Amino acid sequence: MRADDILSIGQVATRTGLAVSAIRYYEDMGLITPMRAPGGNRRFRRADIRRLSFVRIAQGFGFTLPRIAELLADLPEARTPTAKDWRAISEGFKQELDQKIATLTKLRDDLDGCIGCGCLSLDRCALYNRDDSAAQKGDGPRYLMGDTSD
Amino acid sequence: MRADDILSIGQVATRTGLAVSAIRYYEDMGLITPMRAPGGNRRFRRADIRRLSFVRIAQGFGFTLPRIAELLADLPEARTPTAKDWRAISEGFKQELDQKIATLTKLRDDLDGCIGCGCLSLDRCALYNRDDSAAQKGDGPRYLMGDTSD
DNA sequence: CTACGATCTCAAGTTAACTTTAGATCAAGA
DNA sequence: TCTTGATCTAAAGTTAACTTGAGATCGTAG
Repeated sequence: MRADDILSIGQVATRTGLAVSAIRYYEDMGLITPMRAPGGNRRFRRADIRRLSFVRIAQGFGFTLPRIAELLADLPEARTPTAKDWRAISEGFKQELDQKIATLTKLRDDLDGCIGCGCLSLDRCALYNRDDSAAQKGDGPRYLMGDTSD
Repeated sequence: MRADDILSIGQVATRTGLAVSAIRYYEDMGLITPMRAPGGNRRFRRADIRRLSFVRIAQGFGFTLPRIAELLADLPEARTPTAKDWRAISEGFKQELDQKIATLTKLRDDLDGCIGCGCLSLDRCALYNRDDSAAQKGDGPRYLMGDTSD
């Protein structure tokens, strides 16, 4: 029971913390493709559980199921993934992660700065009150894209 | 038009990249409380725009509107925020950010390791295949809580 | 073999976060 | 004043991501 533990949906639910209904839903969405027992019951391999864990993590950071499906699509279910497979899935994903990490870190550090600087004013706070040049630059989200006005 | 530019909802939509309907919805949810012109039209101060930007950022990292409302509730709308106000909003939020940064960084670094290590196999990959001790530990999500099995 | 809990499928219901629609009012230029 | 685009409110509709419910089958301890 080490190299080939194959689990039922209930066991997978217990181990991943996901609801049974959610696991079925993920299958419907194409995120996993568990095997079936002769009677029709789902049988989950380790790979399925790993994919489910990945889903949970990615979802926690705002990735949609379709996007996660795209990411997972690069990982083969049948054959053993090659280095190229890994590169494919990680290339874009890693960039997104880097971007998110950068934004989060900046947000956190800005908060730190705000608390430490003693400005005591949102109007004068470095986090919110850079220059207002973006006011003339048209529309669209800006903070997340590098510009920090507002 | 610097210290007191007060904007209409359309202008705010343009500047923040949010839909007009979304801005009204955020008001319904209590995230902002814009002033009103004599005729009834909403008038947005800079503080409102800052709050909206904060909403966008936090939302991008999976925070729900009720949670964001909680965070924003600590920031006074009327008076100028004090250092204590800042500390209140940042205390818990910063911890959540730190947690998220840590998880994301770990995920990214694990991916890096996977690509670099040449193991070429999900089954042997450090990211997914730590020890399986958690299998006996009961239920609940684990990766995001420190345990990294599966 | 017989329970009986675990699973199955399929359809309908739920929740969060918005958007759309309808009909009325506001606001600024000609 | 008239017109025309921007805003207003209130209510209904939409989408993603699930959950719940109904009724049938699986699978394993007795």
